[in-house]
Amino acid sequence: MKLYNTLTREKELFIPRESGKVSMYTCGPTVYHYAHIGNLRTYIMEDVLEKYFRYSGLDVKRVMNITDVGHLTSDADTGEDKMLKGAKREKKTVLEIAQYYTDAFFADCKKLNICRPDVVEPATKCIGEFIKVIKKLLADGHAYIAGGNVYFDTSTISQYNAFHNFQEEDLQEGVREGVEKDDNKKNKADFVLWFTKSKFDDQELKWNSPWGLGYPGWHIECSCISMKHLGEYLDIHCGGVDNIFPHHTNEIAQSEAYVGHEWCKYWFHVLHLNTNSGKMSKSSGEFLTVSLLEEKGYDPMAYRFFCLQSHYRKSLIFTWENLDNAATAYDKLLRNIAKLQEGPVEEEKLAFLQNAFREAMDNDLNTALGITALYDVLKANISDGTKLALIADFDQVLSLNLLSGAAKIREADALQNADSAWIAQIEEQIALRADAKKEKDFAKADAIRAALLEQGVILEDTATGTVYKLK
RNA sequence: GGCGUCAUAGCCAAGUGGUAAGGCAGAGGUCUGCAAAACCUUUAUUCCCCGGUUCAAAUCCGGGUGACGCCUCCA
Repeated sequence: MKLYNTLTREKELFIPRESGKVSMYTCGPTVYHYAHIGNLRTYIMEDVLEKYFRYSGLDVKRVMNITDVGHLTSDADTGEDKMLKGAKREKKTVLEIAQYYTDAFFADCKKLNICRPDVVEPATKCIGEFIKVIKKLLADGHAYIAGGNVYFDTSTISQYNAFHNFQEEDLQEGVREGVEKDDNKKNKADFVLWFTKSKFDDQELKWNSPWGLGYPGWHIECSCISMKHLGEYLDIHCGGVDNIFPHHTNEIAQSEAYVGHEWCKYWFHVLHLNTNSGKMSKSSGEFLTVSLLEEKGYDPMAYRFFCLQSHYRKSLIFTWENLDNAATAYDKLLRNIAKLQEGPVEEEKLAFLQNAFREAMDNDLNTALGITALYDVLKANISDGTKLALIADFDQVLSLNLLSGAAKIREADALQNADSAWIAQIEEQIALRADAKKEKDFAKADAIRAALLEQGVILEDTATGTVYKLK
């Protein structure tokens, strides 16, 4: 399979270090708030990638961190967070809040059929690993202590900017609001490995370390958690594009300084979901969560379909109109699948259509073309049983509930058909009763009315005829 | 200011040198007492612009333009 590698800026053949096995690491959520659907786009695409690896017969071990320390009580991030304020009012700890949003995150994932990685590791459970790695970096001269904090010294490695060609002097400091210049640093690009003093003065969680009571920097956690579970070599590292710099750049710097060789070969980055006015964020505009989509009557699967119709390396614009398009298309797709009858599978005809799907996915995870392969199955001149087998096959990767969704539609239709048969029956009885009344056979008429009442149908004779209502 | 990604119909998109897939929406039709659903037909002489290479360019090269992202704790 070919994948675009941010490190080389080319589509490359993906060849894991150990044949048949993939070690995969994905940057997890910072659990200070609910995830919005833009955050979840990344996790959906990573989920598809993981499932496609498995579909291709690779044995995947996937690890994800939970960032539950480092910036939880930053006022900028939580100023508008009512849940957090509420939690604090209720005297909950930061850890309890982290737990709450971790659970909320995985609940959203479940609704979107994003499977849970093999290992999910909160940063707060790995403090020992962080300290061990920082100690070695200090001992090897890759780190220094200044102003109470431990910094990584970017001048000690041969190539700091793994992803870019920019020069250190081109970096602008404090571009983003709330980010300030730190005079402790020897080089502009240096970053904190361990804090004992920072602007986050009200940090609740602190641990003892050789450098004093404090807490870890953000970048060290991903490197350590990855190495703890996947060893010194990593096949593929995933995340949102915004992480390329500084997060992933710093991860490479510290990890390779620590292990002394190349650490991770492939870097997979998912582009952002934007609104018409730009990047989706938690603080500006509508805060779009999976729950909000559900409240508005959308099936979360329609959002997954929306994402899969696009390519992970293209920024995607979210509008309600675009989501409506996807929701309609998804519903129509299920209706078409619902019409298929179970039956024998023409084994010899599977391969051709399967290949179309695999070629699409092999080509840098082209899910849009993968969905097209699905439509081609529906249109193909093959038996229904073969179609169903192919749909089940593709859905191992797409995870769009194609068969169970179609089954639900069939059930609903069956119910409706049953209803209309029942209504016909009621109307027939009403007609019989009218005849009986005409013939003054009131006993029969009353018997019919009583029988219908027992079924929950109330008859009312009006000047214009008999009407009925359900109890 | 630096670095990077992208640009194909109203929208989502495929395309990787051989003459513009597919989906949604729209239009017309069949069917229906009406409506809905369903089905059929239809929708880009051209791929942001200008040059170049080539028998042949959405695709390759050069130069513009625009959008988006990153530049120290955002997916």
